[in-house]
Amino acid sequence: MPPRTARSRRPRPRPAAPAPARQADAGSLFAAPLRHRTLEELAYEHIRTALVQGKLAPGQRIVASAVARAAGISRIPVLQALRRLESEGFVRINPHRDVVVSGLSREEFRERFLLMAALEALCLREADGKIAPATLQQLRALQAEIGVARRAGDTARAVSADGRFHRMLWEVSGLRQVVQVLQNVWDRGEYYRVIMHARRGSFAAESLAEHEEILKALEAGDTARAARAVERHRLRAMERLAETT
Amino acid sequence: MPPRTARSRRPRPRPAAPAPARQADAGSLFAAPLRHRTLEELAYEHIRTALVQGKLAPGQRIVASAVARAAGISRIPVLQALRRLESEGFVRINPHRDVVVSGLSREEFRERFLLMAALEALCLREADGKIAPATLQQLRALQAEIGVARRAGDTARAVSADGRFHRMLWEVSGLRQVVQVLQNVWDRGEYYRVIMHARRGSFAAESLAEHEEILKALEAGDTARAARAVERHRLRAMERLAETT
DNA sequence: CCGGCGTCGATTGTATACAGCGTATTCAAT
DNA sequence: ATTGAATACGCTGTATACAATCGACGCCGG
Repeated sequence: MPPRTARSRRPRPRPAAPAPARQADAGSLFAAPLRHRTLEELAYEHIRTALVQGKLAPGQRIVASAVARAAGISRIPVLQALRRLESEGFVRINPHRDVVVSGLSREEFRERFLLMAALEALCLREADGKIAPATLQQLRALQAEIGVARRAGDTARAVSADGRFHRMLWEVSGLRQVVQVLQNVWDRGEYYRVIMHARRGSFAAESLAEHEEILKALEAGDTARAARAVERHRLRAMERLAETT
Repeated sequence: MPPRTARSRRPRPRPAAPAPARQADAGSLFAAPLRHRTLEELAYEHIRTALVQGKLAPGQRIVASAVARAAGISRIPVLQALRRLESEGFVRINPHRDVVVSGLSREEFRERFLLMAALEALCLREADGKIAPATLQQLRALQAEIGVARRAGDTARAVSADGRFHRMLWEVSGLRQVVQVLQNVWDRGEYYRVIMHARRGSFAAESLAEHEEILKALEAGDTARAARAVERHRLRAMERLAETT
């Protein structure tokens, strides 16, 4: 059932590539295609943010019509956003019944840590020769920020900086799709991360030491060692979480 | 708009339900919750199948209204399906303009092989102690099927069996979410896999030898070695693809 | 007390209608 | 000839309306 749209009179010659760069060097501005912002996208981001921030707890219901009414839009874009969130694993849609926020079982949790360990290590192995001095500086700054926030008892800020630290680690690899997977896995765990830190009351000191290992390896230009270090870091984080629960 | 509850009291006509299986001993059947099948799901599977099988080539347009008309449904479920396919990377939605089938750049391709290598290796490492003799037999059978199909010149069948071989490798790990990621990555590459094999006319002989390595390691119970072997296999497959292109 | 049965209300699923955007075409102005 | 505005058309985006389904409640007869 190929969509044969042979009924249009004029064959619209669609350029294979968007061909944004005309002649002038407008390339650097508008690197992104400058897409239109649809209500569906807004709804998606709205709900996703709420999910990641833990404002919607696992098991809780999401009523499309209520969301739509609150946002002043119709249900259609909300439903579409929910479909996308379902395919990302954030919610579960029970047809004709309801939409509930997905949780993670103990097993799924463990699996996610394994996944992240493997992918973070891949990122660092692939980062060989791509690490700019400025990046190292930024990583150092983030590491310092975590330390400061931790000592100040500002757990939320420490967690936030930790997230930025890791994202930066991923991104030096230049592996965009891997980063996207990692980001998604990370975000789905965010709820539990917040819970855990609230429960133990502080950001783990061991975590800082492990970051230090990674940084040292990177500064020495030894990405293989850094990869092993980040893998250990992730697996230990898993154990820490397990014992907190 | 408050929900008007002036629900008319029409006696619903009840138009002859699809007559589900009569009340038999439905205990063991229907172990799965038997979710309702929505049009959106059907549309999703329909389009996804067409994409994976290469009936829709990258760059080609997908017109929601045409698909809907062909399927005899409205555009809404089709649009929802397309949203899901977009979040999985299969298509790209240009708001108010069109929906096009996504391709993969050379870089993205390479990245996907790295991703698969890392995850397949993870699966095999995690498979330690979970490999039933029956599984090994099935793997052997698939390996044999690939060989037979290859010698018979039935490339399509060899490719299909190769896919089943790998999926089985993944599944012994029991890591469902990782398997899902792998499946998605694999499926998105299916189009190119078909193209490549059509171009070179046969299934690679080296691939069989590399499978053999994996199998030998598994039969010896050495999952670590199997993990290394599958990683090599994947990276060599990447090189083979590169030189074919 | 209890189990079947019908109804109701809540919620999602889908069709239809229309609005809005993007692109090509046309045509006037420079 | 090139540029710019106006227009037409195809497509997607969204609102509204209605249908289908599920779960709960209550009625009723045992």
